[in-house]
Amino acid sequence: MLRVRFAPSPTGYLHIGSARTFIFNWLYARRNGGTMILRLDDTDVERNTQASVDSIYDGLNWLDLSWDEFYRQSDRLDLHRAAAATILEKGLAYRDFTPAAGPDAEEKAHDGMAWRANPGQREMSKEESDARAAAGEPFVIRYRVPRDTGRVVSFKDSVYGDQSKSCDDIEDFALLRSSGMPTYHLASCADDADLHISNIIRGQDHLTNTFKHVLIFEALGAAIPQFAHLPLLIAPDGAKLSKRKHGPVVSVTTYRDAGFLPHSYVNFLCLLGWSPKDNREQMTRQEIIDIFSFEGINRSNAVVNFTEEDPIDPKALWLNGQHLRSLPVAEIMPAVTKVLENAGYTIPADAAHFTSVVDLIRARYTTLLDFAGKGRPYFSDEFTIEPAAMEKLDVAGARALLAKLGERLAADAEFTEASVEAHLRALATERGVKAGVLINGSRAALTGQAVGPSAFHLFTAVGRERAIARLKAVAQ
RNA sequence: GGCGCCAUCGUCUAAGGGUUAGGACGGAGCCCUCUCAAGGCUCUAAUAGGGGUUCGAAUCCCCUUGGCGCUACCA
Repeated sequence: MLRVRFAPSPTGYLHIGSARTFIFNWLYARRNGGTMILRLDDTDVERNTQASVDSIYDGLNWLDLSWDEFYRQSDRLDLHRAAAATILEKGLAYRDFTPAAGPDAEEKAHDGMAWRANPGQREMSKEESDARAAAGEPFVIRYRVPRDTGRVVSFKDSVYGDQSKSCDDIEDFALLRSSGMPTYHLASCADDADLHISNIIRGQDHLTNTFKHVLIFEALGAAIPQFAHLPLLIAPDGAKLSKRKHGPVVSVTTYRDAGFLPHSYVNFLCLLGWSPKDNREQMTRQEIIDIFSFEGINRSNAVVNFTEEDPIDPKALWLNGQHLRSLPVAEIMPAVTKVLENAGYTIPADAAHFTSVVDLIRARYTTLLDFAGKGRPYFSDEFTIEPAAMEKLDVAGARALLAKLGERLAADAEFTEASVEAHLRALATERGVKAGVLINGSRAALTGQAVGPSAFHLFTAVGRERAIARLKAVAQ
């Protein structure tokens, strides 16, 4: 039974690296008929926030990602403590009564020799340890890593291959804090064992932690899951992506708010550190599920390409544009509608016409936000005439010609691309001007923009009444 | 400091002993064209450095360099 989990600690916003980890887990589960589990690793009481939990849900929901089972570690503390007790009883762990050193005491590791254990604790007799514990003295439970036995911990990572590390290089890590709360290592492994997680897919920053985890699984008498570590997402400066240092680029909601299609953004994230190896880039979700495997995962970190001027990876933008223009138009209508509503537009009553307008303009847009921005003249009568468009209107005689065209269109009951084109070309010929003057002038009059779709398509997109009114308006 | 991992165009990546080292984004240009996109075509740009092994190395081995991670009673 294939079971995978995504286990974020709710201490910040949903990070794009975390989202990608979820996606790879999800892909693996969906590809192989497994179960996807969402588990909140919230043992760090000090740093957990509800806002962070909400942000994780928001982000995952937006990305249209789902899970089959849900747990929170804070509900499972008894299990963790029992696991610690089991390991202690087996003699594979011991109590350490040394007061907490804190993060600033890192010097101990810099004296040439790595820190492995606090003096006098590991060797303490069971009697003394029990007595001091019974007397209420605070302690932390540490794993008793085998010493001088030549023991080497090994496992085979699905991405990084065979891994091994000498126990002499593993310190006696903590399992249970003096507060009685489990550490990440213990809680994570105890839960993974209890939930029968078969594959652990997570960031490469956990690669070296895995040796400790193998030790814990063994001590628990649990089956050791198959591990797969993912290369990390880093910033152009080579540093780990961080909210503090790199700002909103690390947050999933940034891309939602920037007008990305969720499936397109997932597509982009997948391409960071994974490749289908056949040069495909734009893929539907189903295509990715069908082709996903660990074979395609890289071992080197991937840079999310952004600068202060362009805070969004250009490739993500390009991919979004690809999805935007190639998806069946009906699929993007809900998202487009939402963006327009949020921007305060009245949604056209004629759904078929609305869809055709979206279809007409979408090839020129890269994000959903463009529909509300550049798309304004298509959905509202209040738009300004851009300078470049003004130039087209200021061509000698253009305004009068446009007004005349408006009159002729008003006099003709037929209003199709063909009929409009016929009127426009006839007028141009009649007055001895190039059709371009009227064509470009029409675009400028109808949309206030010098660039856009074919002018003739524009007439029907804007609609008969509006088109005539806009032609008339520029004459004044 | 110790231990571990990683190293192909600016970025994402393909090639895993034999290729003019391929594709994509970005940038530049051409074509198409009523404009702008889209699309098509062309150009730009890479095997970190040094040693081996081999007829032949981006690919295997070693060293160096650089980057990242872990080294907390964070996760």
